[in-house]
Amino acid sequence: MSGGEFNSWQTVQAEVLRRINAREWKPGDFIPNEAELSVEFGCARATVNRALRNLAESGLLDRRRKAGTRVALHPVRKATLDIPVIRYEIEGKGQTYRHSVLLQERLAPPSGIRARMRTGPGDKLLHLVTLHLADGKPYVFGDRWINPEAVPGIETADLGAQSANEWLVANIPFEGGDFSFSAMTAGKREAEILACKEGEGLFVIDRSTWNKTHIITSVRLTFAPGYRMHTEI
Amino acid sequence: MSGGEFNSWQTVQAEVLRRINAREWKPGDFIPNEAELSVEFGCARATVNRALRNLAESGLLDRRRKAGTRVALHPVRKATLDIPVIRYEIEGKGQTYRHSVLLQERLAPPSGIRARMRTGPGDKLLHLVTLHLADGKPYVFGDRWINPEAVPGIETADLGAQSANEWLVANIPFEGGDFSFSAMTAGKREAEILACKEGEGLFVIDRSTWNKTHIITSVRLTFAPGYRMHTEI
DNA sequence: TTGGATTATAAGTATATACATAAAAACCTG
DNA sequence: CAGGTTTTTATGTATATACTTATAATCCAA
Repeated sequence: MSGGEFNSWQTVQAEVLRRINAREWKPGDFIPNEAELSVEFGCARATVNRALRNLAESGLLDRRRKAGTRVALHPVRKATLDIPVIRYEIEGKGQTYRHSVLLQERLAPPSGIRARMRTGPGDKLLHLVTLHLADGKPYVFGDRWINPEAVPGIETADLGAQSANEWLVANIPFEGGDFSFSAMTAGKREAEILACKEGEGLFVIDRSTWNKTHIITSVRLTFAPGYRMHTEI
Repeated sequence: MSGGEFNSWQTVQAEVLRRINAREWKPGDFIPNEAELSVEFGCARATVNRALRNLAESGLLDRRRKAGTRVALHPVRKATLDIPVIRYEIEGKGQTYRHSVLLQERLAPPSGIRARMRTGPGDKLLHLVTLHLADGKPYVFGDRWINPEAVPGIETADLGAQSANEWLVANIPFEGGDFSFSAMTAGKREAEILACKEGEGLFVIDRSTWNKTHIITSVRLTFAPGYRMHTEI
């Protein structure tokens, strides 16, 4: 650093961002390469690299070897959202957490679940329906299928003491998961379990998690009315 | 790891992950510091740094200067979700996109919006209700408030040609945003606009975006029944 | 014992250098 | 000119070194 200015990858990032926002570099444009920018900013190429890499990760730049770096055409904003363990979510609000197992059985799942879990036609899975309560009031219930092959020890676990989710998080490492968020209309069953009216709109999370070899579990969480999931950019 | 194996930050990351999953390093445990790990893995400290930083970003490690690095106690899984521009979302499914402005007015907002937008009591905002259609069928409608002070040029923009969201994305840089996801029950108004039944559960996104000086816009998107938002870890 | 200054430490960052790798571009060759 | 080969190039990564910064831990004095 010669001039005396302070340069950091964050400074570079901020300046690149400014130029994108100011439309000096427009969507689709190639921007100067790392070497050129490092000269312009009077810093090392590694510093520029870090800044551009970061912007690329957050979706504002597209980078490809040899091709170069360009401003993303459709800047997809990416938000990171935390997937909470329900217990901590409730306790985090200062409410007391309780849960109860409504159903625990071992049977061959319906075809939709079987397809999602990629299990054989006759394979039995562990089926659990659990209600989670905040200050004694229904908060969310989970309808969960677990592949016992992927989860050694689940048969002997006391899922009354620790919820299936917590037990799994604590005991079974997973590599990936997919989530989908949607809304449903409360039917008779949901209304009963969640103590709400039939016909109310309910927030739903469907989640599957897997490791290298198996799909571990697939769960649908149906939240009581009023639930909101929140995130910031 | 001493011989001549190939080391990269990803290798280091994978090994650290393995140890966490194998419970060699348990939640809450401090792990060796960067210098020690770099000796163990036979690589530079910068390489270890990159690996650990990455794991910290994804929520599996907690790092603090001087204190060290520990395995996160409650490993909050973070998913990144793309915030799509509705038009691209629809066109991406191979459907044709159309939108129509149902209402455009300039008035002082109700108190809830005023609080959210942090505007003065008498300030008028631009209020827009827009319906977005996929293959001619209602897909989502947006109830949007725009702060004209934050958005020079909005008064003269032709929001019939380009939706407000697209116009804003293209013309007004923003720095942050917050999102919340929830479900609601379709009332008369929603049922009419979205051509669905009263009482159906609808997926809702509330979003505000801001820049340094202003809250630019605040919008509620109410999706037609069946909408799902999807993400992977 | 408290509370403020000092010190030691681990992460955070910057840099020059070197090499790896993907892929666009240029170059052949039939 | 098509199809394959080589070259070039921008990003990607690794490393040694050096300095910065937050902060836990320690020390010391009131």
